[in-house]
Amino acid sequence: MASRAKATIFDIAREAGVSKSTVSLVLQGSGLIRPETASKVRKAIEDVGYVYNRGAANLRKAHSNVIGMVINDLTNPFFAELAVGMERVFQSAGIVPFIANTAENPVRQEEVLKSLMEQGVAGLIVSPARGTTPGAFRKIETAGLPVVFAMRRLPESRIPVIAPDNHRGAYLATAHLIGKGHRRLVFFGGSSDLVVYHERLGGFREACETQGIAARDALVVEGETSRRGGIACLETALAMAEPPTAALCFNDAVAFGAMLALRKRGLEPGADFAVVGFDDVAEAEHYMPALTSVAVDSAGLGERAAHVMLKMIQSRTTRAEDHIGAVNLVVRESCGPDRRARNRPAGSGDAA
Amino acid sequence: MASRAKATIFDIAREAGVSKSTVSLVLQGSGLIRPETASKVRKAIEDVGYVYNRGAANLRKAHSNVIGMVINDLTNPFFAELAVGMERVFQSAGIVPFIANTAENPVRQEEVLKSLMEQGVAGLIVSPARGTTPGAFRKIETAGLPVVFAMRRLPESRIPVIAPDNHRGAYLATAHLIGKGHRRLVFFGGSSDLVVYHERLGGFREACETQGIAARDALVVEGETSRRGGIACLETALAMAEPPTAALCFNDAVAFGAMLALRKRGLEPGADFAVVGFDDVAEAEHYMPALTSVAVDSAGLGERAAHVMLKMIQSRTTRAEDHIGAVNLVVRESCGPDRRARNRPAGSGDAA
DNA sequence: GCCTATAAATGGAACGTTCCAATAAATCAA
DNA sequence: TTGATTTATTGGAACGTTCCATTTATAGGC
Repeated sequence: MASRAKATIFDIAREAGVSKSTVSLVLQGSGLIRPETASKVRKAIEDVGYVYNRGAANLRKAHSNVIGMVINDLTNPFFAELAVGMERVFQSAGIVPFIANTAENPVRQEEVLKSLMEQGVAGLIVSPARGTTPGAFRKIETAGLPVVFAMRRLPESRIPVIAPDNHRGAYLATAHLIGKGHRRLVFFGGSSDLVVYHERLGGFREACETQGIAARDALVVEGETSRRGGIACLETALAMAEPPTAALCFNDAVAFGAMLALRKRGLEPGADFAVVGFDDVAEAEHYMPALTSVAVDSAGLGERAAHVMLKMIQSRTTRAEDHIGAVNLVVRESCGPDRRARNRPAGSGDAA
Repeated sequence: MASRAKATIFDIAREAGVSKSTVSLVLQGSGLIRPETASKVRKAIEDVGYVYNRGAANLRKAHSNVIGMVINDLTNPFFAELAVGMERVFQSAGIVPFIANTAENPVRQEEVLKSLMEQGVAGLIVSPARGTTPGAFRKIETAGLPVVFAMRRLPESRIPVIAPDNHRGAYLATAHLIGKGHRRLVFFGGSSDLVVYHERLGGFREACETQGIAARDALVVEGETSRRGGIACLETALAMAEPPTAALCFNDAVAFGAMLALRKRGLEPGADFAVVGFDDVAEAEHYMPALTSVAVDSAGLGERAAHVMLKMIQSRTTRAEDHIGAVNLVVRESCGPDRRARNRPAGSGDAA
């Protein structure tokens, strides 16, 4: 049974009493083979314990059936969701995606990309690591391999992007905060080496401007995009001479951190200080208090990215249109009205 | 620059004025080539935009340098951690692991396994999907491919396993609960198609027995291993005629669910009902109240699994010893003493 | 200057497939 | 029957590498 040297189509051919070509045809499900012959061959395949050698096949075939998905942080459920969405559509297309994690490390990313190319992937879906250099994808592009970016984009690049409408999401969230009566706001977390940061911050600023918040009341505190970063952001914000009353956070992790820090100071998130997150990870709904957040439907974006990739491969092109996914503010309990604003209506009419 | 047909070692050879064999040697970093020749070749490699074809190489070479990691649920940070741990050691060994997700689906798992084998991986690390049939790995075994199971094992299988000491973890946690004065306990979540379930439940039962808890006071409520499952478990437990006062949960997700459900009923986790989790995911520490949980060091287990795999490949064997990882109960705030027990010392002895 | 030893480079076969062109067998029209 | 057509099957070349056995160039010993 377990013959030491692995079986090839020649072994199958001998076993079934046909030629290697016939075996190959059966393997590919060709209709040219007489059914009885085909089943004879299939039996032989079982008997010899054959495993198909895709490497050898790709030597002759134009395209492989594997696609690489390069994810910047697999431990972040947000990106894991993205991967799962992509998988769903590839699976139904008979393609097996291989996932590789770069752990937000450009050097690692380079290795991973190289390895995937050597493996002969048909295409690449990438959520680029922070700090990716502009030239990182040049080689891949000149090789004519289809690539799409998901979630994140590179500053200047012609590679198609599938991403949420960060600007609008931040705008919506900020407008909601302002609508609740907050007049001194802060943007928490992230740093300017990330395009997403600029997009979200842009939405925040535009909302402030549009809704009559002075620029000096639209604060920014950069920081890590993690729980820890959120804690730090909140500390520095509350240490200000004139602290803000509400925060839009770069992502949910930062928001969780900020809420944690509030609790530690004896303040109640929502009542004493409003916080809204971004991404709407599964945890947001279950937090105490439940976090108001901008839902981006990462699994949906993953599916979209996969579809775009499939189409690119099929039409053997390396170009495609960007796709900006709709976002959706889901309001929960983490941002009550500004305390001071709430007191006012009871008193006298004041500027809205 | 971007020549349409992809470059091969022959193109490099022509460009550099050497033979294909020389190019091959340079590619492999052989010391047999004169340094000047080597650098001439390396320049040519750059110039023609060459990408190595690993499939072709594997046709001749004995072993490939890719390892497959098959994960049952990537969106569970617990398993994602496992993957990250493995990656860490493979990276330093110059091996690129490809991750594939089975989404807890045995059929999907079969496809993934097949694809990985066809790709010619050197080995497989698998956290098997729930409901995996005993024969699912037979083909792989007869092919002589090294496999190790991580986190989970199959009922009867000779494949080496790297997993935490579930029995002991559950024992420790249960003993802690009993030490806090609880006399009627429940095990929440999981179901008997999972070996891990039996291990953890076994630890729970042994602790109860050893510490003088009658069997009828060691309850079990099966359920989904998710937040939702935890909610359901708590509901049924509290609906009992004589409800328990403390729960050991199958994993942290179940514990979060249970705590959520407690809150919803106006009960305070920790004070009114003790809950301890299992796995100690990152979130546990930050929950309100912080969750007491059994830490299993999944990243560490991932590293261990990777090391075992590396050794198996190196010594071309398909056998290795199991490795049971140490566990560690980390006590936080989610399990105070039994209320009634707390009252006793002050007042008088009453029925527990 | 010749022979030998060492270093550097090379040609050819092999790896396991696919695909094309060719053959063999079966069917049909006349 | 014979040739034409269709249906099944097959051999051979090619894909891009590695590796072995050779060849060629360089150096060393006398």
